[in-house]
Formats: sequence, structure tokens, C-alpha cells
Amino acid sequence: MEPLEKELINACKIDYQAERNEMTLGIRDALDIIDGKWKILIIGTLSFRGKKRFMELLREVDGIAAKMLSKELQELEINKLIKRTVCDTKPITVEYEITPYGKTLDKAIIEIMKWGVEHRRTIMYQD
Amino acid sequence: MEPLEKELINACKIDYQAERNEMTLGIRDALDIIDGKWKILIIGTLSFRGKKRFMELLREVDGIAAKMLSKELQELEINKLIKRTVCDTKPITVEYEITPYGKTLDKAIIEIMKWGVEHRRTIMYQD
DNA sequence: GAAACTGGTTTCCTCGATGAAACTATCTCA
DNA sequence: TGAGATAGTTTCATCGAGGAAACCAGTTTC
Repeated sequence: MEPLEKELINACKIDYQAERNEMTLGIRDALDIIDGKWKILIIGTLSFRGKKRFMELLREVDGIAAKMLSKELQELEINKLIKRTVCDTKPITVEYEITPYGKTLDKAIIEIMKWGVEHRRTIMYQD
Repeated sequence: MEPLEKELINACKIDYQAERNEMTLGIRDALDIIDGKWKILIIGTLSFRGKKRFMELLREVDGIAAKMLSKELQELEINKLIKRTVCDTKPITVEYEITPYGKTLDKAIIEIMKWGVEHRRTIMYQD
């Protein structure tokens, strides 16, 4: 095994019995949940900008269609990453907020975002 | 703006002029590149297990079809995340390896993997 | 009474992602 | 001479992601 892979496994606090297979499965599982164009943006919005109502999300997550937003929110709720609350206001409003479990994704999202921002700058200033 | 978002922007070393918009675009750009079921697995394999030949990748990235692998490798090469080298052996072999630029994705991949592994354990031991 | 806002659902459609399997071409070894 | 390994490409088919727009139901305002 590559020294680097050992280091990585260590970083992941994965016992050596588990190793590669569990890492691969881990990536797969994570991708199943955060897959697609929208989920990370939705989670990021709720996690870093606080709770939002449906229409607010529709406006803030640029370009998403109502159907997609609705579907993605349902999936995120099933996976316990966000919480949906119907408020007894008139007209009724619905609030979506990140759960403590959803917050555990912060680190990963921040790393993706940091890389993306750097990448975008790299591309813009080359050529 | 939420205090958390300020913190985040700080963490991203993004100047305050850029803020939200650049963060959103960053996530989008990152997703464009690492999107799909396979790219992170391929990059991870090359980054943590060292250079591989086509057939080795076909065997190690479980479940991928030759056509997909071929296509994904081309895209990753275009984005300068991996390097393709034709070796003058008989029969000719082709080596794929991660580039220094590709290595900059390590942190993000590790965070995704760590989350995925934890998530997998959470799911397995609940119920 | 009509329009506008809330939070969705439903229907219809298209296009691209992905898979399976066959095919190409070169080289080696038995 | 032909099987098997190298690294793909090509063809055909399917299925689901995602978008556009209409619709629904309740409330409130004009």
C-alpha cells in the first residue's frame, strides 16, 4: 500500500481492517446524498445563511425550478440533513433549516467551495 | 449577513467584495468538474494509490465501464487534473497520474470521504 | 369579485448520462 | 496460427435528471 494511502486512512480514523473498501463505499454514499447540481447549494444556503422559506430558497438558489427545489428538499429531509416546519401563520409559511446532522457536512462543503473559488480564479487569470 | 457566513467567507480568504456570488459560482465550478458517480473515485484512486494504467483503473474503480472510464479520463485530462503518458513499451501501455493541480483536490476529497464513512456508520448502526 | 402571494404538485417533454457488447488495432507468447 | 493482453472506440439502447408551464388550495388585499 502506498504510504500516502496509509496517511489518508489514518486521517480518516479508519481502522486498518476496513481500509480501501470502506473508503470507496464512503465516497459512494456521500455522493449518493450530495449528488446533482443543487443539493450542495441548498445545504450551503441553509447552513451558512440560516433558515429560509420555500420562496426565499427559490429566489436565492439561482436557476432552480420549483419542482426541483421541492424534490431536493424532500430528499434532504428524508436523509435528515434539513428540517421542515410548517408555521401556523396566515398564509401558512414553511421554514426549512439545517439540522445538526446536516451541519456535519459543513467541512466538506467548505473544502469544495474553497477549491472551486481557487479554481475559478486560476482559470480566469490564465490564458 | 449571518455571522456564520462572514466566518465562512473569512475561511475562504475571499475578500468581502466578492462574497456570496463568488461562493456560489465556486461551488458550481467545482461541481462541474467533480460531478457524477466516477470522477472523485478516479481522482482518489490516482491521488492516493499512485499512477495506474487503463486496465488497472478499470479493475480498481469498481463497476465502471470502459467507455465511461475513457470519457472521464479525457475530461480530467482536459481540466489538467491528471496526466496521460504513453509509454514506449511492448505492447504500449498508457499511464495516468495525478498532477500537482489535481492534488489540490485532496482536501476536499478527504472531507467528502470522511463524511461518507461516518454517514455510512451512522446509518448502519441506527434502526 | 379579481388578483396576488403562500407552498407546492402534476404533466409533458427533451436531452444527456450511462451501460452492454461488439469491434479495432497492435503486440506477445505458446 | 490463434489466443490473450494492451487501450481504447463505436453502436445501440435505456432511463432518469431536469426544465417549462399549468394547476391546486388557502388567504389576503385591492
